Amino acid sequence: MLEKKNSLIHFILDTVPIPKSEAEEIANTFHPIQLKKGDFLLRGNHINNDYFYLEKGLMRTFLFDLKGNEITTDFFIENNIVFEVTSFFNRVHSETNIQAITDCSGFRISYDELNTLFHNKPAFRDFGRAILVKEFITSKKRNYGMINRTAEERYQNLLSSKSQIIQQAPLKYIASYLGITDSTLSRLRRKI
Amino acid sequence: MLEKKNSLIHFILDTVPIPKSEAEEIANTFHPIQLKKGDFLLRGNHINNDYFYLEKGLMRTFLFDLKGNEITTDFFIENNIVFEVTSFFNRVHSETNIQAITDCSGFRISYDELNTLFHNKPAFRDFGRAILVKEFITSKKRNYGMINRTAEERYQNLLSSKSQIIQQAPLKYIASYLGITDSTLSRLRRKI
DNA sequence: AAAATTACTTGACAAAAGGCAAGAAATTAA
DNA sequence: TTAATTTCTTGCCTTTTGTCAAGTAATTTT
Repeated sequence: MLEKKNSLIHFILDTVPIPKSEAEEIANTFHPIQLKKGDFLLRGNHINNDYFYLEKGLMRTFLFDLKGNEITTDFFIENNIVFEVTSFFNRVHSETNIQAITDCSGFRISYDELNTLFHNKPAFRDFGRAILVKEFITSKKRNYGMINRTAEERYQNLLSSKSQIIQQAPLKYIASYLGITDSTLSRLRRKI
Repeated sequence: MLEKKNSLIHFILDTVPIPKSEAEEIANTFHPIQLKKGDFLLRGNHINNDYFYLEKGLMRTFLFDLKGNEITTDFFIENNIVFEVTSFFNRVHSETNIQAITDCSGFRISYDELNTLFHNKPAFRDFGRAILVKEFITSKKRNYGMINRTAEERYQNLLSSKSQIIQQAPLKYIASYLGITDSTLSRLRRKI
């Protein structure tokens, strides 16, 4: 049974300095999955049980604000780990949804599989920590990037870091992610 | 040499379900330190080598924006772990400063001590992960809380989550943390 | 292909927040 | 305790962004 997990193996090797054979063993624990545009990896009120390496495609996380509006809280591009940290690690029901913006493919493991790897593969501990640290840093950068910046600067910033999103996600996803209204984003685009 | 690390022991036990004896052994690896108001735990351009349990006092992290203004990026209240994740885990020079807002006391370990604990005390791995997850969640909540909310709502939110900060930190720290000008915060306070 | 739905744009006006500058109040240093 | 510095407040005016509503364009469904 030949599976093409090369992208995942490379991702692991780019994340932590371990022997290739180790990376291959870790990658082989992952299972391939596919998502169609609009499909959910996680629905609100469920427990996130997928630690998902996104090989191809775009995804987003979103939740509903007090008025019932969808707020996109994050975008993911290929070659990233996608999961909802609160629900996944604390085993609680998620407020957040994870949805495919385009058709997606990648590889997943469950919470139990992840913990088995933690016990059996010391190299995977470092990988897990590195991913957590990386995502945490990304979140902090987003905080900083949202404050003391105009809507236009925030848009330009997203454009340079995740241009695929700007090109392929509907305007309303982007607007709510940037914390502005659809109208404002539309006007902003005309200006540019 | 009797040291009062009860608060730290309780903090560990509140974070992960481990035997008390384990928590005590972990706590005993930590060293007591004191900071005077205004002292730095970490200065920009240095490598963060303190994983610090803040027992008493208030702290903040800040950096300089492109125009040279101080931007407060986070506040810490007592009974929290304080460190700069990027610099500490990736061993790189920090852009961020960590400073005491009031006199502070607590217990610290170095990066090497932390890794020794990781190797020798499996319970500490869970603790470390739990802290990382907790801080990550806090950061994500802050993201969500800053977007699609008026300055007043953001202020009220900080007031209810960290009222000590509102009472003891200078207005300009709070204003830059909320992403508003000193004037706007001053006017806002008058209104309330 | 027509109808229905969703996505995006635009205009007119309103609200929120910023810029700048002057002065008052509080804190720190001499 | 006086002087110096820092912190906070306030007025006036500008800029940014929001609200609401109408209309066009694009996509999806039937």
